[in-house]
Amino acid sequence: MLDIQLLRSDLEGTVARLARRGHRFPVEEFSTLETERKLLQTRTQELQARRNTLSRQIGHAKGRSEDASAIMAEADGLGHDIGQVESRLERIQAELQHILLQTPNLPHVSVPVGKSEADNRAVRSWGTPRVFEFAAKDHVSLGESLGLLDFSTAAKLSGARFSLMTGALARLHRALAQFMLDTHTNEHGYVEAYVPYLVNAESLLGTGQLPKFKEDLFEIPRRQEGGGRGFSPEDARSGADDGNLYLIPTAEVPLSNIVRDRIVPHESLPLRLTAHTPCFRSEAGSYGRDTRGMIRQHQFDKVELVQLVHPRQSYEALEILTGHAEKILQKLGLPYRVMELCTADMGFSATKTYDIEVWLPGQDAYREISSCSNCEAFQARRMQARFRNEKGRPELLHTLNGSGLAIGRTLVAILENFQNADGSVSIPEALQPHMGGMDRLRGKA
RNA sequence: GGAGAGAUGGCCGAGUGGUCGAAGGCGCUCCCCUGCUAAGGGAGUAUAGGCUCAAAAGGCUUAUCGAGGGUUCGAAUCCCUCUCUCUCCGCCA
Repeated sequence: MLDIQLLRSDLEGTVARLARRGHRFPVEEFSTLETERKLLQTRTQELQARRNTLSRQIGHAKGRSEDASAIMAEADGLGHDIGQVESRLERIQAELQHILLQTPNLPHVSVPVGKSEADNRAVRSWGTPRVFEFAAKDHVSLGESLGLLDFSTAAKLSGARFSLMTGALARLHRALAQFMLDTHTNEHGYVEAYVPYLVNAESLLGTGQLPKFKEDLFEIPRRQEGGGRGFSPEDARSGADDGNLYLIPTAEVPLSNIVRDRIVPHESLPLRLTAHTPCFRSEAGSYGRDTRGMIRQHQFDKVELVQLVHPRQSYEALEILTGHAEKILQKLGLPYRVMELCTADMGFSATKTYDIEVWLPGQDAYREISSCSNCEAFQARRMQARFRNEKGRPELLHTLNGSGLAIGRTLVAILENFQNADGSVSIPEALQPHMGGMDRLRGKA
């Protein structure tokens, strides 16, 4: 969420910055609401102040057993007015809040302005894509011919966009998670966390997935239809949280929300947290894309990196965090490049994002395997996540998150990059200790 | 799932309709005193807003005692709903 003060003090400039990322801010509506808000709020507070004064007088008078009926009569009349003005103010503020919640973060000045992902800027690359002396297969045919990857059975169990791995491949998947967690905790200073996979609406609001991206989430109804109490019309009307839970689309949600509604001492910063979790995405609106294979699934595992830092340090932290994700690919020996996303391609909450794209021989392309973002105070403001600064004042934290890495896609990259002419797949040395010394995936036969 | 108890400031804890943003204690900060240490004395110590101000400072003001609603001139206090915590029973990985 943007600081509303920014919109009040520099509406034009802020709107222009939002336009850089293709967001059209409802200027007219906002200005009208804001004018009205100011009027109503002042009026409300005047009336409330008057009521407080009168009530206090009544109290004093009664304490001295004097007659207070005249004062009470005036106060009685006030009540009605206050109720009216208050409810109008509430409505206006809810509308302002609605606009604010739909407004994305401001891109950092260094971010290239663009219209699509084609305008992303390559920052650096590492490793050289391997030249195959045979026809390279993609991970689907590799995995299926090894007999370790089975999409049709997954479809039977659950439907499209799920996968089933067995045997050494399932183990490799587990090994990757262990390897990534070990690296981040032992070498990069992260604290490992085990987090809930179901979170409430408030948490999703905090990190920015709600209210705008509800259709991308899997929602778990909490109350039974029929037998239970069911949704009352009042719930719907109040717009209140219905208590439903959502499957996490990323561990960023539970990890970042750890500091929601908290004020942490500045000495404890930066906080570095990591977790291995499954992630669930309904991928509404991506129907035609990546239908083959494990690239885009409703369920995938990921090791997530989250940092909560002093505002002064967030851009430095973004570079470091991105480096932590890169380190995994380097250890595995997977070629990649780092892209700086342009304004059009960045996520809702980010001011600046680096995508790490791994080389996939099966697609003859670099594909996203990690996305590392600085959100500055955007999420922190929604979460009321603060620290006590050097002057002893509470101040909003800056939040960062990045994949370190998406496990399914890393698995795909390993299959495709380390395949051999005979259809077997070599296991990167770094993973072998986690695989009981196994150095190659072979077919069952 | 059943029965009961509870949720107050950084912490402990008082407060059952008014003068309460909230006693008291602990902690913390500053000052005084004491040649060190200990003890003692004094002052201060929530958060988010609004208006004012060129800005800072300041001033005025509102809201917040788990959350939401209600009663009332007035709610931490009374009523309703919800959430969470604890205890006991049942069930269970």
